[in-house]
Amino acid sequence: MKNTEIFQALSQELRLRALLLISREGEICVCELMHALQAEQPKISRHLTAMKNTNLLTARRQAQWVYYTINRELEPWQKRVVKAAIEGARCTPIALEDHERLATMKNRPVMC
Amino acid sequence: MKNTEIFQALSQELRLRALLLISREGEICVCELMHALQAEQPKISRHLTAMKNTNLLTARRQAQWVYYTINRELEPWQKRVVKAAIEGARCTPIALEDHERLATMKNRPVMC
DNA sequence: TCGGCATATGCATAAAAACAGATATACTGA
DNA sequence: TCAGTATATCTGTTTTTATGCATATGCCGA
Repeated sequence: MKNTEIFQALSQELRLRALLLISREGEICVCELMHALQAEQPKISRHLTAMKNTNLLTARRQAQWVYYTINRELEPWQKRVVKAAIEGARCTPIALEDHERLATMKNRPVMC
Repeated sequence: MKNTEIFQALSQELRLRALLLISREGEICVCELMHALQAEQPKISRHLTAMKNTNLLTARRQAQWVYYTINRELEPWQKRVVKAAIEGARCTPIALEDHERLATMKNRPVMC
């Protein structure tokens, strides 16, 4: 695993926005991200897959939903990168809007 | 300045290798990087310019040399990203070779 | 088993980034 | 002013990455 890959994976606005939401929620599914980020399903899915392929995220299926989480097995320096990235994304105007859209979303799937 | 840009700037092996050398040396010029990284001058120059354009690096001219430094005015979260990136690059085999080539370079320019 | 919802992937295209090689600019010392 | 060294930029090309749309897969409840 090249050490450039994590930076490659983080170099897209939509991915940083998704990452922030994931870190806030712990776990999140594609349809919630679609709603919060207002993007098409294949687009979301592709970006999540990209982050999963670099070990940034892990996924688990729960009924018909797939929940994504930040990978807890990252190397220490990678964890620090992710933490700082989230910090950097936290206070942007767009992040507040994303958060608001997620908070007011109807019929969010219930996980277990 | 988009907060994805720093990740974009770091998503190239040659840049991470250069960044590590810069952090070790404090300041470094293009010809030293050419020697240490064994790459063509325009290639080095373009990558350095890319990092300068995202505020990751600053440059100062000293006689005919241009010295690059890590920008001290980064936002706190960006500093943490850079620090972690350097940490991640530090112990790779290629980094050791780069360091060795720099250490044994003849006629390094003397700065002031 | 079927219809419907959630997610992933295939394919063609578009946009972005990196590259090599040539050339331009900047500075130095004679 | 000129030759030589150091660095930056231009141009055309190739490679990589993202995108949209269509379609496939997986899971659920009836």
